[in-house]
Amino acid sequence: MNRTLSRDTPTLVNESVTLKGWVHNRRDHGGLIFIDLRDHTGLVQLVFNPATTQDFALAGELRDEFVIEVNGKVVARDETLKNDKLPTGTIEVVVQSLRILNRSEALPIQPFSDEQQANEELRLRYRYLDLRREKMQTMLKKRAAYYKTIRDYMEEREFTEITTPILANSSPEGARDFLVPSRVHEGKYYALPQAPQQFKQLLMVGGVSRYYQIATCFRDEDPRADRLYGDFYQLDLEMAFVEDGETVRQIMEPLITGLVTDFAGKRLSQPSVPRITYREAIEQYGSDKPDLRYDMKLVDMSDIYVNSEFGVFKNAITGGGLVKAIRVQNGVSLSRSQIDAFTDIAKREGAGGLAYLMIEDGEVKSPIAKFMSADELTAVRERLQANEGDAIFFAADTYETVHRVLGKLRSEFAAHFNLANPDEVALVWVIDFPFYEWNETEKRVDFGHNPFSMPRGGVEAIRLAEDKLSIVADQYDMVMNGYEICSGAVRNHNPEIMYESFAALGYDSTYVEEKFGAMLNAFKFGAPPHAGCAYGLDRIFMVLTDEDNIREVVAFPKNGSGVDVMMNSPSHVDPAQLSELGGK
RNA sequence: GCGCCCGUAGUGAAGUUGGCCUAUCACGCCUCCCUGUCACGGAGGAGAUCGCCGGUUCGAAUCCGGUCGGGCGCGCCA
Repeated sequence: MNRTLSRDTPTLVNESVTLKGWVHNRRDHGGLIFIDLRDHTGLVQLVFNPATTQDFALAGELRDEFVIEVNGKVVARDETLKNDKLPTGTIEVVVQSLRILNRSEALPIQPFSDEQQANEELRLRYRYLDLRREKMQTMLKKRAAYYKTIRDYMEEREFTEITTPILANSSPEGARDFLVPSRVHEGKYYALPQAPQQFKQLLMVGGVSRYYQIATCFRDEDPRADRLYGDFYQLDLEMAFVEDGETVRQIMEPLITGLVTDFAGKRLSQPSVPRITYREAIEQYGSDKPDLRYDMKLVDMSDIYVNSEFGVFKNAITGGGLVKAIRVQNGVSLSRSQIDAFTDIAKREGAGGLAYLMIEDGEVKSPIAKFMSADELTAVRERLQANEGDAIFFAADTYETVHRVLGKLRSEFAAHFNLANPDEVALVWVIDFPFYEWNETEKRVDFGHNPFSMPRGGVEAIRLAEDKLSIVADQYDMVMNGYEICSGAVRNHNPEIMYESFAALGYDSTYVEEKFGAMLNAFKFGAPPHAGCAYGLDRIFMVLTDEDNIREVVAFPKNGSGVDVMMNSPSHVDPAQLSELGGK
């Protein structure tokens, strides 16, 4: 019977065992050979001795990563020979016979070396070797446990797991699709779903009360450190007869807080997850996905400077903008060149420059202090409760620019001063996203998140709104340490509102019927109100396991160019295959 | 598509104010020695036209231009 190495062998002293595994390391003393044998449970030392091992010469041929089977006897080591660095260090296996199951060439990377981890491209090219590392093995097992926790949670709450098609339809809004040509229907295409959005809404019409799925989603957009290229996984869910997003939030919140505390062993910054509106998020943190592990709020100073002598600030306010500031504790420690670097960041975000005050030796030191009155300086300090050693950074510009600049600086300062505790997780629900948004590239009003949300106030809200951009949707994101991990909404289940929401953007009913025919049809036949959301599972797992690159938590990720360097995909295909599809 | 950074033996690094570079070190690999190692040890050896192309120069791993590949960010991601 085959035994696992780390788990079984220590319990089998003086017994004969058959072991299989990889040669992890060899120490050849000529007349005596030690092999560390490795399997998925760990290592055990094999001893090859001419006196006890048949065909001892074969052991001399062993090299790293050979796959072998040995028969031998587990023996307790003498006290002086024990190795307390190894869980199996109190025993060893005296080998009687050896069988080489497979040989290995010298490895192109050294996966087991901590000092010289190969660059990521090589690790991905030889991912099957990289996966032999203990860290990656642990990740894979932990990820399976993560999925089980999630499934158990959903099942307990009577969600039904339903899979939806991978060959689906191109969706008009949103990310770039992956297209799949149809062989049977020449000239027509399937698209891989960016999310099972429409299918899950149709399941609601189909009488499913609560649906969930660990869904594969496909998007052809450039990746980031926290965003995979191509395919990724979402916990997708939807609930019928729900008209308020708060219901969804309350059902799902304990899953995430439980994953943080019980699964990842981390501490929640706040025991209950706060709700802030999109508007509050922008105005207080300069971001719709703020990291709430640290405070550093954006504070409005416009009333202080509206009549100021300092033209830069005053003009921003009288021009319709505003002046805001953040307090950076211990900011006086920043060097001139560091401040220059932060100034460059501010400029990249659209600021004209970066004004600041340093509170040092009981006085305010700053290149701009001389333009400000004593009252102004006092008022600013008091409002920010700025103390000795603090620095105050300003932005004076339009509403959008001020919040974008200070929001960026807020996270940059936090990174510089290590304000985010890595053992802590801050969750927040950002609610009430705008239904429409201004699309600067195309100079027109567009859907904010997606066209499937229910505007607050229903069809009247769209018809009566003087400013379309003021319409709010019952739409919400969950944010974890500054990462968007969930997005959801109360859906629009009413065809009339659907037509109206598109009409407000200038689309006629024909357009809507063409793009969303299936949904519109279905909604005619007694569609229940429904709401739901989708969690980005790879990204959550990344945060829970302290990784800062999402590819570290995926077995076979594609690289930043969308290439699988191990499988060499994408690749050319046989012309015969193409001609079957009607291609050239 | 744009910006910033990176590219030196199989791997990880050093060298990058031009010449002490006939490119250094460690790990790995090969040969030989070694019966208690566990980062085994010892002796020896192979292995790099410094991503590629072009330019400047008496002279380029080093400077310049281009190009390819990679990372991060922006755009994009309903």
